[in-house]
Amino acid sequence: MEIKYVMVKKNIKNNIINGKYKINEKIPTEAELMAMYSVSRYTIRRAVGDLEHEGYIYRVQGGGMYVNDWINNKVRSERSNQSVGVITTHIADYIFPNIISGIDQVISEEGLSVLIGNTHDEYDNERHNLLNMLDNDVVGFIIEPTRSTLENPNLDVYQMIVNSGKPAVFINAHYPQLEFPYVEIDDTKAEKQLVDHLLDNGHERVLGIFQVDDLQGVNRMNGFIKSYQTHPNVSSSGDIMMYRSSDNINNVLEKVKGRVDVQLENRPTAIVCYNVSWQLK
Amino acid sequence: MEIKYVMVKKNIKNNIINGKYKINEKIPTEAELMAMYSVSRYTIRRAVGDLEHEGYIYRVQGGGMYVNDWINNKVRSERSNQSVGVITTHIADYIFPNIISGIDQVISEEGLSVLIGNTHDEYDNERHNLLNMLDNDVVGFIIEPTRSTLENPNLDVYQMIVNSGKPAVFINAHYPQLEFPYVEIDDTKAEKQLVDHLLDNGHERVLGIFQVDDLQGVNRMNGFIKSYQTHPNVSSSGDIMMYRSSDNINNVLEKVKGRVDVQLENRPTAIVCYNVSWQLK
DNA sequence: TAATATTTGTACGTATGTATT
DNA sequence: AAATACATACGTACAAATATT
Repeated sequence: MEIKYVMVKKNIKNNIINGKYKINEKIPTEAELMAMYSVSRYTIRRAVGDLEHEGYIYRVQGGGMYVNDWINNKVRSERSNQSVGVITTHIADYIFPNIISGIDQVISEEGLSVLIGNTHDEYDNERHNLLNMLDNDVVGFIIEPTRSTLENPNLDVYQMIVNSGKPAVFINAHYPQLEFPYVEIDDTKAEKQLVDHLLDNGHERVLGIFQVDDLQGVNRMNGFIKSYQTHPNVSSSGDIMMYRSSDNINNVLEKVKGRVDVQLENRPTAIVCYNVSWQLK
Repeated sequence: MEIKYVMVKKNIKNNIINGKYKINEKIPTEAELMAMYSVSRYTIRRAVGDLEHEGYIYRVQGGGMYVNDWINNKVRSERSNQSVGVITTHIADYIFPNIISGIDQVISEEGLSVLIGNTHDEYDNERHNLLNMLDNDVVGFIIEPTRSTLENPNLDVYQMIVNSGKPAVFINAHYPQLEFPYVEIDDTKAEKQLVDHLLDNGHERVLGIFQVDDLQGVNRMNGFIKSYQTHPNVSSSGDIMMYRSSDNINNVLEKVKGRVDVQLENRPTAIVCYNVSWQLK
């Protein structure tokens, strides 16, 4: 859109939603905005006038313009938006369709809709999705955490959800700082059972490959280690390889090759991978 | 109140409430109002702008200003949904994740969200989803038609979408009664190429299995037939089996078995199926 | 407390763009 | 193709409320 007041409006709105302009804080004066965007006063007033109507700011003559409590400002949506926000990390993932299908089935039976968003495992996208869904007044959240091991920079937004009193459920992983309920696989136990099975059936040298910027990966690695701990006779034969999702795939594969192309008596007899997609490679 | 735009606004509003300006009737142009009230264009625009926000009038660029149905109109706030409705027949289908992923990518770049619904190929669900999305004020639709060959009982709802002026695009198939744009594969041509390939490579007896309550299925069957028509020397060797999605799967499989478990000289040398999910069975 | 500066509100004039008639 | 009508945009001026000196 090349319409100036729309662009100014979007920009200011983004600054509010992103928290750059915080609630009850003063935003720049008309004169300052005119300088910032190099537009006339008409354009600024048209933009902020819209934002006032939409409930994002309020204006005080002679005083200035301030960010409104746009989160809890329930002036809007007379009748039901009635949708549940679902945030996943990878929409096209191999497990995803089943999860979404199940969610959709239950939710549509209740007469609700599914508002979907994915993060591509990026914090910025997670933030954007969360704020957008808050803005759209979803009645609840189902969230697959983005980069669950690292310190999440979006905890302030999650605090907004807590404050809003809306229910949220985490799937596949959870942020320990947040007290929302979660549903997840016991990765440690499952991996231990898997490796136990291999070791109990005569394997000794098992190579484990784990993505470690993901809580699931770390837990599975722990299960791998636990299994070897409970098999003292082979406890030193296991081999672990770690990588991060940001690593170049070819480099990782090269490293794997290095572990496999060794003399026969040291070559692993089995490989356990982070997830199914690795089996193909 | 000596503020001009407030006085103009009150006056026009009174004329609407009193019935002097009737619903859907045209009110005077900006230039006429300027003359009537002896004020500048700013003052008139400020007044009618407010009245538009309050739901008393609507404006058409180049056309004029008209009295809105102010008695029973929902003054929906502009900060509403901003999402695109996506309706598919089978969420967990083998193609679905890629389509959704692509849609999500483009839509989220535009700052919109994806409101998702699936029909399980049932008209009732399609109807429910369409009405729900209309009610939730989505800005547009991407729809995979439900049971595209049969007469659709939800055309009245589709007519509501036409009337709403909201854009809609159909994918995979389309309803010929509706003039919305659509994106779909040329099933007939693709199937013909597939069967051509088989026949050109020496196959003669090919069994085609098609789901015929689906436009895709019918088109593919036509492609199958066309291919045999262009191979006159084997034109009578082809075999076609039809089924409907409502048929019991085991019965269908039993029928397939009946076609395959025959004496060698009549047994098909290749089978072309309605879609990928059949290859597994 | 009073004067002054700042900031938003109202108002006009003008010009150009865009959709409809 | 031309006229009409609404939309966007700039500049200017003064009023009214608030903040600062």
